[in-house]
Formats: sequence, C-alpha cells, structure tokens
Amino acid sequence: MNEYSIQEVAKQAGTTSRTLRHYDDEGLLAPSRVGNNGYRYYDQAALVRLQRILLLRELGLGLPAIKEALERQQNVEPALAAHIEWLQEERRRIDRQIKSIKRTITALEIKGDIAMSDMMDGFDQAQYRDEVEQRWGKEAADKSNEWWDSKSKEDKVVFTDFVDELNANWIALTEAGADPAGEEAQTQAAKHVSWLASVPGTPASTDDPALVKEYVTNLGEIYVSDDRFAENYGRIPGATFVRDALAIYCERSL
Amino acid sequence: MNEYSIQEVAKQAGTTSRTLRHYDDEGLLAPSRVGNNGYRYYDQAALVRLQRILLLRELGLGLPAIKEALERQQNVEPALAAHIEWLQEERRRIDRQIKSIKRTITALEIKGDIAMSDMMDGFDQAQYRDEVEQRWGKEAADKSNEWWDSKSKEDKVVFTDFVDELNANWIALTEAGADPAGEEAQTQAAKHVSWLASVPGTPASTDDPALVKEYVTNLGEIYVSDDRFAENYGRIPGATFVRDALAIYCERSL
DNA sequence: CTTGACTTTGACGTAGCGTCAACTTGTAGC
DNA sequence: GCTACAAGTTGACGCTACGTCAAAGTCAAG
Repeated sequence: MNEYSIQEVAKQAGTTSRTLRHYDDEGLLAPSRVGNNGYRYYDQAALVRLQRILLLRELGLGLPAIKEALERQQNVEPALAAHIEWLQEERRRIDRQIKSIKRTITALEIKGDIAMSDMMDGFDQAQYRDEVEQRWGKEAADKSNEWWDSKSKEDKVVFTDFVDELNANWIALTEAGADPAGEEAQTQAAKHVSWLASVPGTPASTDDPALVKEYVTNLGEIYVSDDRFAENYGRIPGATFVRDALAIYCERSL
Repeated sequence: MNEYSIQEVAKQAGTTSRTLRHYDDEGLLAPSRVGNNGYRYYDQAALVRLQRILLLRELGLGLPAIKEALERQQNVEPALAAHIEWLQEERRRIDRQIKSIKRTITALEIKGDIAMSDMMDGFDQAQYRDEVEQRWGKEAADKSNEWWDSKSKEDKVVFTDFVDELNANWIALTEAGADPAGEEAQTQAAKHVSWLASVPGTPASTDDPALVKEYVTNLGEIYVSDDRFAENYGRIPGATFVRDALAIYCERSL
C-alpha cells in the first residue's frame, strides 16, 4: 500500500497541510495511518475521499454539508458519477458566462443598452437553488398523495405496472445504445409525457403547451440530478438518456 | 439611463444586497447614484463592473487584488476579452477534472492503483494561479495580439480566408465519410499543422518535434471538447474526425 | 551531532460576508 | 391622510474555513 506524507498530499491536491489537519479535526478526512510520532499518512482511499471533498467544496458546500453528503453516499462510484454530471453543469454555466460576456462586449461596442438579465445570465446560481428547494418541499407531496390515496387497489396495480413498463423500456433503449432523437425513443417519450398528463395536479395535465414543456424539461433534469429518480432509469446514463429524449420531444412536438 | 435598486441588482447577479454594500464600503463598487435618502442606485456601467468583480472573485482573487486589477485595467473591453480566455481555461480545467474522475472510477473498478498525480490532475489550481496573476499584469497585451495587429488588412483577409478554407475542407471530408488515416485527410492534416506553425508564439512554430506533437495532439482534444472550436468543424462529428486525423498525422510524420 | 526540512499541537488572526437590531423611506390600499 | 408593509439605511457582532505564527518534537543527511 502506497502512502504519502501530509505535505505530498497537500502539494498534489493543491491545498495546504493546514487544511488537511483541519479536515482531520473536523472529522472530514482522517489519515489512513498515524505514526506513533503523530505523523499523518494518507493512502489511496483517503485520496479518493479528499478528491470528493475538494470537489464538493468547489461547488460551494460547507464542511458539515460535505460530511453529511459523504456519509450518505458510502458507495463511491455513483457519487463520482454524479460529480461528473455536476461538473458538466458547471461547464455549461461557464459557457453561459462566456456568452454573457461576449454580449456585454458587443453591447459596449455598439454603445447599446442590453437587458440586465441578459448580462447576468450564467452568474446567478443562487437563483435556482431556491427554485429547486421549493419544488421539492411542498408541491410534490400534497396533491399527488391525495390523488393516489383515492385510487382503488386495482387502479394502483395498473398504474404501477405501467410505470414499470415505462422504466423498463427506457433502460432497454439506453442499453441498446439508441439515439435520444430517434424514432423509438421519441414514441417512448410521447408515452411518458401522456402518462405524466394522466396524473392530475401536475402541470403536464394542463392544456398550456408552454407550461407542459417547462415542466417536462425540468423533470428531465431532476431525473438526472436526483438519485431517487435516477435509480428508476438505470442510474446516470439512463437518466440522461431519458432527459435528452424528453427534451427533444418537447422541442419538436409541443 | 436605466438604473436599478440594490435588491434588483443583487437578485440578478446572484448575490445579496449586503455584499453590494460591502463592496461599496470597500471602495470596490460605488453605486452610480445615491439618493438623498441614502438609497443606492446602479446603472449599466456599474453592472459591468460588478460582472467583472464577480468573475474575479470566482477565480479566487481577494477583494484588494480585484480592486487593483480593476484600477489597472481601466479599458473594459480587453479585460473582458481576457476574462473570456480565463473562463475557457476554467472549462478546460473542468474537463481535466472530469477525465480525472473517470480515471478514478475505472481505477476503482479494476481495483488497480493509479498514480496520485493522475488522480489529482485538474484539481491543482493553486499550482497555476501564479501563472494567471502574471498573465494579468503584463502578458495580457499579448504577443499574439501584437502579431495580429501588426498585420496588414490584406494579410488578415488572406489569413482568415485560409482558415475558412481549412475548416470547409475538414467538414467536406467528414461529410464524405473519409478515413482519418486516408491520404486526403492526411494531406489536409499536414496543411493544418503547417498553418499552425505559421502562427508565432505557439509551440507548433517550434522546431522541437516532441513539443509540436504534444501541442497538436492536445489541440485535437480541445477541438472536440471546446464548443468554440467544435463549431468550426461541424460540431462533434467533424471535430473528432479532425482530432483523429491530426493524431494519426502526428504519429506518422513527426 | 549539528543542520535543516518536516511534523506536531495549540492559539490567535483574518477575509468576506451573514445576521441581527434599530431606524428611516417609498408604495399601496382604504 | 392614515396605516401597513416592503425595502432601504447604518452599525455591530458572529461565523466559516482556513492563514499564520509559536514552541517543540522528528527525521535524514553530512
């Protein structure tokens, strides 16, 4: 087992030994071995954990939140996969920032006014953190539960069978390497959306196409970002496939 | 002149009014107007400045450093252009992080050991922060710009025409379903490399074949991963084709 | 056995805000 | 014109994630 001194680790990870000691004190990252002289030594597993800590910190999480997240997701692999997703979102955010700055430049060039929301696009971040928290807290549970409880036993069986079939189809398509924009995926997406529309209390059961579109698109994102859902579709790869297929369907057909 | 209240600005920019007041106190960002009631109001110019402040802060600079940077670079446009470059570098760093995590995952899968430096690639940040701060002060008025600015109008036209031709050829080859290792693609790759060599200040204009090889190979990867470039070559399919052709060319001829 | 790099545990300092508190101002409805 | 009520102001203290010293032990090399 290879192990590294505190300074070696700090250097490679781009932090300081003080930080590592701090993480040790906070119970975030214990060294894999402590010499009887008190020296801290770190092995591969500790480095993986450090990698995850640094990632989460870079995403703006506080140390207690990081600790919680690490404890909740003991199996490292899916967590890392989720991190990749996060990073890709970060990339998209940076892209938006770049575009935003370009707009600012051209606006300066032509001395024209641009809308503030255009200028700040991509800088927000906090704006949709609330959005997410709201979306989870109340609206999800209330009406949906009422409706569900009112159903008969047979109806419930029919419903869950249908959901299972939907999910199985999605996974099959993903594993077959299908194209999200392809015909099969799109008919599946149509089924998915009409199923959503069958659930009262969701925007998908509305007649307003714009609302439906927004709802379905957001839902796709949630499928990817929320493990609870992602699990239905074969974790991340399946969930992204579903998201993309739904997004394309929305663009084309709504 | 449009102007916005402190809260409007905070909301759009994704920060808080407290932060804006703090920046005011620190002399970083003064409101464009202060009502005789003490209310702060911000105009377009102030928003541009705020945009830059938030950017620099996101890059990890301290407030005094930001102040200095803003005072030193009064002319906004080149500063914004430099920011774009920075952001693109950030994007590449994120890409490296993603790759790094993927390597970590595969390493976990095969339970093999990977070198620490591999695992931490892209996480460093501090390592090349110095590099960045240097680039701010002096090299910002780049040699690349110098070279470009020194060209005549006709030369510029010739240059861009040549680039357009290169790109068009690549796209044509891609769409014709050509083989990256084939003769046509390889002569095109040779043209591309010699064009790169014509731009001074890039490693491709060096005589060291190893350096050229590394540079061109990396560039190929960037073509694929960076939208800005990928767009030149017909998005992803074209960009991968270019990357492969260049890689093969490097292997064979350098 | 000395020198110098590296480590430890405290302990206090700091930057960039968050978070009250106490008060004043603009705006909407009656 | 009065009353709510949201949004603004200026202090002032608090907090997080470390930075930065201090005092002292450890290790490898010469």
